[in-house]
Amino acid sequence: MLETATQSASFACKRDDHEHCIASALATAERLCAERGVRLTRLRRKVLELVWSNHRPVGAYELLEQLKSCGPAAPPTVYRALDFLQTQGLVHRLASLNAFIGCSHPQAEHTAQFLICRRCRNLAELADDGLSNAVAASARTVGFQAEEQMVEIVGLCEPCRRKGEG
Amino acid sequence: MLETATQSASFACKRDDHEHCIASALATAERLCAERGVRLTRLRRKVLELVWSNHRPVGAYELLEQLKSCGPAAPPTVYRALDFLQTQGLVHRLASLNAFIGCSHPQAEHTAQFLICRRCRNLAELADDGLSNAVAASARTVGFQAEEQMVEIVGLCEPCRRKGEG
DNA sequence: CTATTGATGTTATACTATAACATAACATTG
DNA sequence: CAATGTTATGTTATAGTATAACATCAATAG
Repeated sequence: MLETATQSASFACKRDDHEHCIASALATAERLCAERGVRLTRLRRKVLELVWSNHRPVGAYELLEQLKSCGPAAPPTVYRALDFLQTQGLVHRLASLNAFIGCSHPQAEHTAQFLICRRCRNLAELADDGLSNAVAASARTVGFQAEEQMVEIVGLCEPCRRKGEG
Repeated sequence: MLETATQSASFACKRDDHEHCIASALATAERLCAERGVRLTRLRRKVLELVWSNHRPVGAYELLEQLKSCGPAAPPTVYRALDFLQTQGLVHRLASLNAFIGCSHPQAEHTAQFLICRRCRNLAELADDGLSNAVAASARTVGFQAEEQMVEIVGLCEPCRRKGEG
């Protein structure tokens, strides 16, 4: 049943790995942008770094506050950088949270489903193509041609489930 | 494959049926609220009527403008009514649109998936339990216990697909 | 170099939602 | 019916999210 599910993102990342995980994301981003001939400017890189540093869904205005320590910044500054990063598949926007998260596997085109823990507020990103196909198939039963999917799931991650409902 | 899918809402509703469709939704709401011992006040009923009258995802401030023709109204007026209606399962909120839509089958607890046509802006609501179970199962493969699901699908409804990409 | 394009700075504003407190309507019970 | 508690609504203010519009700066191509 849905064996193609792949977990990634914060539920799996230990605190210890965090610096590495940011560095790795930035390196991948550099590489992908170079390959694509688009410019990962200092500003865009900084915003991506901040997104990863927070390591949970983070609002645009939170990023803005953090950006201000590096120079002048207004809302369009951060929104424009986020737009670029989304277009390049380097960050995702979470509609139900009005927040942004670094993409865990930006190297490939993929569908994404988001698991949002209501207790620790962390998030994991799935790339379950089987599920994505099931969504598209369900739409097709009523003649609807699916193009984009937003699948955001709220609940309890495993660690929080063990700790109980607290 | 996902034979339990049931279509409803606007893709199926002809213009001619529209008055009937509003009246029917209001009657059902009256009945359900009576059964549950909660109060479908005039204001709440009016907001529900407006939601159904628009017959597509509609923003809170659009509703507010329409409400003002019936008396004084400020944002909390409409948001409170919408909160009540959501709690009673009479309307759904669409996170990706910041908009609201009347629930097509409020009589039963159900999961919902939304099909949003990017061309005609209409919406259909699915209640595909098979899909909902697949979503929960996918989450479970990584130890995540799903509690709420947001599934919003953008694409082309059948009529618009026939008409071409226009 | 300079023309063009793309990126950023800057100001203002639109859109979405809620906090906080006052008042009114309704329900209960003595 | 009056007193009381509860729920709903009115009202003002403000928080939070996002974009429009235009100016300026930086990078690249010709």
